[in-house]
Amino acid sequence: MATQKEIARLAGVSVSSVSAVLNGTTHTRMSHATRERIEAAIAEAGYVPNDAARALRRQQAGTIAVVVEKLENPAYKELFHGIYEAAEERGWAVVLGDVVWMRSGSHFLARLLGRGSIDAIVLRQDRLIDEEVLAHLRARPTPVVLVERQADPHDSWIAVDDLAAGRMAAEHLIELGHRDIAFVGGEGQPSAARCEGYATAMRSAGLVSSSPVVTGFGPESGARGLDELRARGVLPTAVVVANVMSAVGLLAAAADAGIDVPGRFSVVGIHDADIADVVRPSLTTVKLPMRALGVRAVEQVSALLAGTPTELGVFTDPPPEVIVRSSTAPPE
Amino acid sequence: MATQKEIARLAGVSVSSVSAVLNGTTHTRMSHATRERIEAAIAEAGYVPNDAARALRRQQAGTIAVVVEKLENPAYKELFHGIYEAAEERGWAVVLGDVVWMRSGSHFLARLLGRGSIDAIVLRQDRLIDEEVLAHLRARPTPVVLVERQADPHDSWIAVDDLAAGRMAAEHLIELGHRDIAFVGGEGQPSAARCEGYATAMRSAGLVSSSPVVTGFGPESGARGLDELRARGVLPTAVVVANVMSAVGLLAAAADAGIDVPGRFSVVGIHDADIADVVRPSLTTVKLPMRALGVRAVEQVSALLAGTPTELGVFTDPPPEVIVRSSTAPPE
DNA sequence: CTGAAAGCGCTTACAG
DNA sequence: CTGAAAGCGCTTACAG
Repeated sequence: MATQKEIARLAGVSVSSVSAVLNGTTHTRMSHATRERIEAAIAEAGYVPNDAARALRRQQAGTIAVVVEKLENPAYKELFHGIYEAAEERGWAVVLGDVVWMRSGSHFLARLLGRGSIDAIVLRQDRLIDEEVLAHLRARPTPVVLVERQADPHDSWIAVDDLAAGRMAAEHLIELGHRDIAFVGGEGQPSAARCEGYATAMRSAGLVSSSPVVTGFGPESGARGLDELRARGVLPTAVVVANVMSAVGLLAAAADAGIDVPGRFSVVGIHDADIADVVRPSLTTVKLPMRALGVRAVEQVSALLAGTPTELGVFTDPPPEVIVRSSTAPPE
Repeated sequence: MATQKEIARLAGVSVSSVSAVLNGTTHTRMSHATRERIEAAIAEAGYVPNDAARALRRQQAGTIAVVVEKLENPAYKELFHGIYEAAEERGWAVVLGDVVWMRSGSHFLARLLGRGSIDAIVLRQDRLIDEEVLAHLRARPTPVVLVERQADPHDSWIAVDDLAAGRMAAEHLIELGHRDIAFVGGEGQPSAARCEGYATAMRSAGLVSSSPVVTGFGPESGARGLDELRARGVLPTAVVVANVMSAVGLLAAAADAGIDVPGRFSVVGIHDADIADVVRPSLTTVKLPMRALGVRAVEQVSALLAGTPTELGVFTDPPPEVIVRSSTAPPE
């Protein structure tokens, strides 16, 4: 409740001086005595800066929002961490939200669309977001960085190398000796790219890739994926699943159906998370560089805010990485 | 970038009128023609309100922050949802963050501690937060609601009935016929209350409760819990684990050790999450009313902000609920 | 029915 | 070395 004005009165100085000790950008050669008086007053009064006033005056809030689809997806843990670290380094606070909160009319959305409280948005969405909301977003001055492949040239996006991830997952299985390998994924972009990678690997090995099973992203999608695979006839000897949680769900469904993993059936999940280590059999995964993605996202935000051009698109530098656990083995 | 001033110029009216159509709180009997002209100008210019200016003027931001320990814990999914719904209903936007971001000196912390951009904080922490930060928090005017049992009478807190949850978990096992039941938990409050509940149930049944194994909250803690249990001598026939993810980890460790669950050993986890359904054997849990907790937290925030007294403490109304899955069975 | 003006709490040239 | 003043973009009594 104490304002700079009161601190000024308390210390017998002007607000300019108070602001100066708070920010250190002006009045740099202030007398030691004055500074001490001011600092004492600040401490005594328990002065807390008003971020709204500061944001209004500075024309920037110092906060970026990160909005993702399915906040509870454990694969985001590293992404958030990367974003947080990079943002702090550059002087921003990060706040999080879920895509489902971006309903038209919601206060959450209003805060994102409004100016003054959020400087930029990092958004990860698959297809859940409605087009109306996306259009709103595009129309606003607030920069938006999508961490996901996008077709629209107006969008600023970056993504991990999903194609390589799909390829590496399939290659791992091919190296083990599998020839009949399926792909289970969801709708939308990341899954499509991963599937393309899978198809590439199959082609290179002279194998035929079967048409992808499209389900979704949660555990239940994995179970449905297995159902569909079995409905198609003889179960392949291995599968690439576009998502960890789906892969875990598929593993459970296989156990329920009495299918021996990895003896009869090998499973690779794309994305990594603690859970992969905790299910039994533990899940072989292709780990995506999510932390690096977070860092790049923040760099992108920086660039957008500064008007500096930067490299958009897929980054391949920290490449995906196969983490072999117990859900894959040579075919019987 | 368009401001009300420009809209006013465009529509040939004063900013008061522009503000009036935006908020509807004043100039209620505006002529239809004027209103239409203003609305047209707003649409044409793509006017977006400046939340910082609004917050400064209104002396409230319309945003509450929710900060939890281990954002990736799937048990929070429902809590977040409850908070979001209740907050939206009351006109607030919600933003999320992780307790580890509350380091002294971080911009994230600055935003929480500062005034003007966050009206209140809902905080769930176990013991990760450092006391210095908590002291800061207590010293600020921003209301903080802790969703966790607290001893300090200065704190405003609410919590689910952890004691009942611990009791119900143990009772479920006792009903199945178990007599030798252990407890694995973490440090800190919620685990302690759950353990107390466990002990109560044991006592009521005339059984002796063994001293709790204290590990932590992640999957690895569950594994360590099992190790310690085995190190103590003959493995009990059942265990109550204070947290889902630990329980899942314990399940994995049991599988690795060749211990048959639930045949030789039954496991109940406290808290529920999708994952409980997806591991094999699926995990019997005591589901806590996390959504309701979220709603209460927001009510609490409301009350604090309004200065209205409300009921603090443990709420028992939607009680915890045992969800029987496949990790529990009668002892051999 | 509508507008002029004050003021929310800051930061930042500018003057002295 | 320090202060007076303008202004960021709103909202809200108040006057007419």
